[in-house]
Amino acid sequence: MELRKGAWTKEEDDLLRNCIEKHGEGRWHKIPLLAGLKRCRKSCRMRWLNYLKPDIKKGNFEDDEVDLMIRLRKLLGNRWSLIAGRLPGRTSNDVKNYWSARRRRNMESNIAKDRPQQITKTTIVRPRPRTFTKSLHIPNDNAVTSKNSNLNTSSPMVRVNGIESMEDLANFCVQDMDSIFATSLNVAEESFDFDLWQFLQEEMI
DNA sequence: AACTGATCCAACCGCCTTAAG
DNA sequence: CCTTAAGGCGGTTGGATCAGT
Repeated sequence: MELRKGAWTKEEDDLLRNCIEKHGEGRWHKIPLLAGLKRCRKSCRMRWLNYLKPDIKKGNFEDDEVDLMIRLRKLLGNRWSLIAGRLPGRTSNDVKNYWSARRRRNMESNIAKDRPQQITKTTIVRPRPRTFTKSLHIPNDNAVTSKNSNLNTSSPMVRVNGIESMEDLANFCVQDMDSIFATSLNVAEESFDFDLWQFLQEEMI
């Protein structure tokens, strides 16, 4: 059977929505058949998760969402789905698109200002350091912030009271992000991330 | 009004992980 | 173990829309 590609029609959306309401989310390999759609399972899943799902939040990112996104991105790297999981109603595609757009804009503005690597230090009010448990150990190899760190396999784990995985850490950080940034994670400060803080500050003025 | 470049974002693609047989 | 199918993810693309001239 020839699979359809490209933009989804309203009819296709309705078929998919009805099918998922009837049969539930998941089992994506069966959805095209059940819904009568000439789409592949991935396309159906993507359409549902990024567009049709009822709790999806549309519109511009609010300041606090951007703030949290920046912090989580710094912590987790390009783990868009994890980051999106901490932003209610936002999808990984939203987060990824937002980040790409901002990064592009930021890089271009730097080029335009003829200061490729030169960063003007700006006073930024960061979360205040607080006392952190002595058992905190974060490896010094940047594994936590590395783009390529694989959370499910052999990456060194962060050990903080009861935190066994990066997922736990991400949850923890939302509650106590201050502490994390006050300790070791800022050792890998990158100029790129610094620019984003600058961007955020400018945005809020 | 027409054109053009910039931006947005939905969608595709390829790869990785996991589970089942 | 190995293979295969399915789910999931991140990177990228390209069409639609917007903004500026």
